[in-house]
Amino acid sequence: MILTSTRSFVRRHSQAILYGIVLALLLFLLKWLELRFLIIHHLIEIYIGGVALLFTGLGIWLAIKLTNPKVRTVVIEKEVFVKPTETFALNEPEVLRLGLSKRELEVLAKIAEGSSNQQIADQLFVSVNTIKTHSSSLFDKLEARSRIQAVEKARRLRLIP
Amino acid sequence: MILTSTRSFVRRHSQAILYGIVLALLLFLLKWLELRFLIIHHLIEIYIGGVALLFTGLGIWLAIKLTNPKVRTVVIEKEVFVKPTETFALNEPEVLRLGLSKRELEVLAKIAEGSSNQQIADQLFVSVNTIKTHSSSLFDKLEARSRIQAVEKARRLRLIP
DNA sequence: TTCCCTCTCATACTTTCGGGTGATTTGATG
DNA sequence: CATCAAATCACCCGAAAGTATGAGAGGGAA
Repeated sequence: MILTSTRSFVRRHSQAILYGIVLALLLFLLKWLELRFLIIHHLIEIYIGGVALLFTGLGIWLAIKLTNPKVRTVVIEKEVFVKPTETFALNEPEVLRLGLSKRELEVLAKIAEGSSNQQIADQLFVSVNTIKTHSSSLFDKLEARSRIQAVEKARRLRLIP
Repeated sequence: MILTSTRSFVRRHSQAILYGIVLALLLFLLKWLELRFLIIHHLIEIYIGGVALLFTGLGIWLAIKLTNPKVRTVVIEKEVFVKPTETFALNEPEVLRLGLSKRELEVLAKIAEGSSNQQIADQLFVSVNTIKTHSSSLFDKLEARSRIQAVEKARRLRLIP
């Protein structure tokens, strides 16, 4: 991983590295000239040259690190297909197969809407106990153990929208 | 042959060469200043610091100059075909808008499957009380008063398949 | 480090569900 | 008329769901 990233780094910044080498060579040239025409006992110049080189490299590295997030902008055009409003058709064969009564289907629909037994009772003008009876037989016929399971199954069987 | 390649090299890297020359000139300038004003030995640290600072800036400037033209904006156009067959994609903006957490989404999915709180607790290896807490906050955020209402709304908002 | 959010768990309480049993009425059907 | 399915209602009980409140652990951001 480190190897590949290093390799890609080299590839991406090959120019910068090349320029760095060029700079180093120039500095050596400078040093050589200095040694050639000036006095040798000033070792401090070599030191300063090294510092200059080092910090030039540091600056380059810093700049590259800091400007890295200039990532390419990737635009993805998406074609979204909106599902058309499905026309709900009651699966009557299934209703017959399961032996569901009209009232049970009504109650099932109300349950699917999220109504409580009490609310369903109020809406259908019957007592809660009646709704309980209907929902119980509903669960029996749908082999469900809860309202949610009943709604799940009913939805799969196209008994409700 | 060598001549033409050398010329093209110069043309292609004229900037780098220019920068190298500038660098060399700067070094000569420093040298000259040093000789001119006879920088005292106990100020050498300041001098080196200045050099470091200067060349760091130079490096940064160099790197920015060299790497800036390399920024490319790549535009990828993609056509995505969404089949009506059960391709569920989570409505993430809605998740963010409602502030639903990961765990809450998990619980929501389990609820939609028809699991009881106890079953969800067993499947997620937590206590029933935890599931109750999650589902409560879930109902708050979905403005639902029961599991069924929550599932209903979540289905409409494409939070669950 | 402090603060905030998430996840976790607990306790206590109320409401709703689901199961079981049994009963009455009504309408259709043979 | 007798019968049967459907619809209605009641009572009870345990389980599950939902509400309210508090609190601790851990991770990430300021």
